[in-house]
Amino acid sequence: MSLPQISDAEKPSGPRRTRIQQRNRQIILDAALEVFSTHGFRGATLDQIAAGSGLSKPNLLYYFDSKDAIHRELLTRLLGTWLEPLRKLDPAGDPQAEIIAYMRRKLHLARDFPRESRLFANEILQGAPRIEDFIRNDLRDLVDDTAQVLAAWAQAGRIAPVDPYHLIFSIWALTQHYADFAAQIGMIRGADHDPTDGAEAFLEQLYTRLLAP
Amino acid sequence: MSLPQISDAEKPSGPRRTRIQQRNRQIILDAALEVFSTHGFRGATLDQIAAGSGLSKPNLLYYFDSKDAIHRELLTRLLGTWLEPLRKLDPAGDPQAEIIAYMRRKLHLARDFPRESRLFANEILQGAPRIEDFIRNDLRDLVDDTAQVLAAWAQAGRIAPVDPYHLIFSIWALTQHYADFAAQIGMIRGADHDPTDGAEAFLEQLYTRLLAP
DNA sequence: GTCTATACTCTGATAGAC
DNA sequence: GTCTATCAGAGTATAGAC
Repeated sequence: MSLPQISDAEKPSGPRRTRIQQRNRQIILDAALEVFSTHGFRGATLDQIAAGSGLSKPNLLYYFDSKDAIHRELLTRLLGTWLEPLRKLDPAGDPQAEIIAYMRRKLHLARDFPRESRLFANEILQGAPRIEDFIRNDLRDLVDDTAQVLAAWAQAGRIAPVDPYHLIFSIWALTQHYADFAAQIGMIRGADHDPTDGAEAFLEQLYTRLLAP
Repeated sequence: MSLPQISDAEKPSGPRRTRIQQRNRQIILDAALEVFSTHGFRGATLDQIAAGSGLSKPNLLYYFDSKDAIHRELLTRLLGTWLEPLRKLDPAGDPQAEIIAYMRRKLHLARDFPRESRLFANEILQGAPRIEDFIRNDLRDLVDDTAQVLAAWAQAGRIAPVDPYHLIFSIWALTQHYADFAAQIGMIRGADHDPTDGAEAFLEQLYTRLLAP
């Protein structure tokens, strides 16, 4: 499982990008994801990213225009992935199965890409300054459409009558919590086991009971 | 509703603290809470706090030893409040009512003190370096005790058989989400209304259905 | 492509006048 | 108690050798 690589709009942009360049950019982004997702944009430093990637600080800036460009690239790569699970929800499918499958996809995303989840969480905590446009347009439209589908299902008595927006928010909250608050969960349950252990069964139980007509 | 004021171990600590001092310290903490909860510890600056409080930067450092001391004071004041709702859960009460009342207390905390919730979230995202001790001891013990109560209730058939730890985590996730992700919710639903609007009814419905024996 | 050296700005904290 | 001035260190970014 790996995140899609969307954007390519960074230097060096003259001739075609070599494999070395691609590889070093990826190494930098990996180290940067670790740092940005932990400390947020302003709290992260190029020194930390340089140390994490094994490259010198000026060398980072050979591959990316600026600290901001690295961060922007990470967010851009993330956003498409972020919508995908919700896009897969099928209005023609079985309501309960579709909603639970969506929850499961989000949970797996949190389990497999906790740093990406924390990067997103950091951005929202800061007031979403860099992804406000994405949220107000792409995400909002998708949520509105999905809420209509959920409302229609409730109206038809195929799921219990629940507020569709809060239903969606609840799935986000419950799944992302296992990534964003993993440190806390680890300290309470013991850091040795996966924070999402048992979460899937619990959440299935929760949504099965909530949605039963 | 106001948070308790616990710690007093900051300068000026010689003679008794005057009302002016108390008031200015409170003004500083207010401004600092806004900045720290948005940008995290490293991302926050004394300049921002000075601007927000209307005091000069050296003046902040007359009332507090350092940037770290301001942050520590905010966390200290928060932590007691953080445990209180769970402490109030009564093992002798009605199981469903107790759990739902706990959820409601947490939700009101998120609604009334969203900045405190975001301060906590920021700290956890960073790996909880400053409150690790609190989580590993005070919080963990309280959670373990509560989990035992919940497990006994499930064992006795007074609530549905659910994983007690995930039940607690779910309450944290669902309630704090309305504070921590308020920016996102506002951009999706319209910033004009309270992000927690409708949340209480939805969460009551959710836990009523989940816990029914 | 990668490094050392460095310019320049921001940031936390202190000195000292008032 | 509050301010102006300022220091030392960290931070982003660039210049230029190799």
